[in-house]
Amino acid sequence: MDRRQRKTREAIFGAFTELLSKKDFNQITVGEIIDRADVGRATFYAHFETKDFLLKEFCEELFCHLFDAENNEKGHSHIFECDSSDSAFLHLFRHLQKNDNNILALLSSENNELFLRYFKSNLENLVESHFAMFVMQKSEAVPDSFWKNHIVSVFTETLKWWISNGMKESPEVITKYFFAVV
Amino acid sequence: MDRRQRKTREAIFGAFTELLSKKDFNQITVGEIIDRADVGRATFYAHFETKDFLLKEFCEELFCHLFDAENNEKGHSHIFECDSSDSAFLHLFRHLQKNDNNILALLSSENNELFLRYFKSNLENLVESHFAMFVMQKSEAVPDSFWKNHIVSVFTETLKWWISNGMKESPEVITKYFFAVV
DNA sequence: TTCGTATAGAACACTGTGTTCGATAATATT
DNA sequence: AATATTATCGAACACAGTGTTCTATACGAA
Repeated sequence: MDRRQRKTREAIFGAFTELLSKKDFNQITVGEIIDRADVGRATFYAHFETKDFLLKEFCEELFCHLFDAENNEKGHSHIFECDSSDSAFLHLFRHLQKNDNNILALLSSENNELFLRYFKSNLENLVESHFAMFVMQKSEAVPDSFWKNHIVSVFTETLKWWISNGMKESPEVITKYFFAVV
Repeated sequence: MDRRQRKTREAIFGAFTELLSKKDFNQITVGEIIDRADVGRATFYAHFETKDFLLKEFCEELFCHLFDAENNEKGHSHIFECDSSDSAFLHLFRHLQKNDNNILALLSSENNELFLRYFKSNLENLVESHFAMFVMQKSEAVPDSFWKNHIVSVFTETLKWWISNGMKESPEVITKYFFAVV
C-alpha cells in the first residue's frame, strides 16, 4: 500500500479516535474529522464511502486486534483450564485494562452501544469455544441459547460496571465477580 | 389542554410510533413525521423543540405508563413475596407480553439502545424496592452496586432474548429462566 | 359572538453530506 | 534520471434535513 494512503488512513483513524472519546458518533461531522486529520475532503471520501463505513472498518480493525491477541496468546493452552485463575476471561480483563487503542474510552462513551455490539459478537465466539466449562455450572432449567447469551451479557455488563466505577478493582477481582454471578 | 393540541400531539406520537417500528430513530426525518401525522412543519416545532425532545417525551410517557401500572397493581402487595410465582418480575413479563403501545417493537428494533436505556433506569427503581429478596440469594463476594446492576442487566437481557426468539415461552417460563440464572 | 391561540403553508438561512474536477505533489516504473 | 501513475488538495457544487419566521385562517373557550 502506498505510503500516502497509509498515512492518510491513520490520520483519519487517529482523528476519529480522539473525537469518539469526546462526543457521540452521530454528532461527529466529516468536517471535524478531516480538519483534525488535516486531510482534504475528497481524500476522505476516496478512503471511506461514507462515515458509517469508516466506523465499520474502524471497529473491525480494533476488535480483530483485541480478540486475535486473546485467541492466539499461549496458543489456546488455557481453553480448558476451566475455573483456573488464568482463564481466557481473566486474560481479556487484563488486556482491556492495558487499554490499547484507547478501547475503554470507546466502550464507556456515549457510543457504547455501537462498540458493544461489535464487542459482543466477537465475545460470542470466545464463549462458544469455552462453552463446555460453563455447561457444568449451568442449571438444567434453561436452554443452551439462553445460557450462551447470558454469559456474553454478564461479561459485557461486568466490564461496563468496571469501567463506569473507575476500574478500581484488579482484573483478578473482576474475574472473581464475573464467575460469582455467572 | 386544547383539543387541537391533543389531536396534534397524538397524531405526531402515532406517526412516530409507526416509523420507529420500521426504521432507526436517526434515519427518521421530521419531514416524514409531519407527512404521516398530516401536520404542518411549524406545528411540529410548536410542540417539540427538536426531534430529540420528541423522543424524550415519547419515552417518558411510554415507560411511566408501563412502570406505574406495575408499581400500582395490587398496591405493592407482592413486594416481599420473594420467590413466589406472582413476583413483580412475572407481572412485568406478563405486562410486556400484552404489548401495550407496541412497546415490544421498540425494544427489539434497531433503536433498542435508546429505549433500553429508559427501560433500565425505570427498572432500577423496581429492583431497588425488591432488593431485599435478592440479597438473600446473593453471593457475599460481590458489592451491592455490582449486584444491583447485575439484576437489572440480566432482566433486560432475558427480555431481549425472549423477544428475539419470538416470545415462544410463557411469561412463567421466562420468569423461571430469569430466576434460574440470577 | 368574540377573543385568543393553534395550525397550515410557504419561504428562509444554515449545516452537513457526498461528488466532481483540475492542478499539484508524492510514489512507482523504466 | 526521466517518465508514468496515482494520491492528495482545495474549491465549488447539488442535495437533503433542520429549525425559524411570517401571515392568513380556522378552531375552541368564554
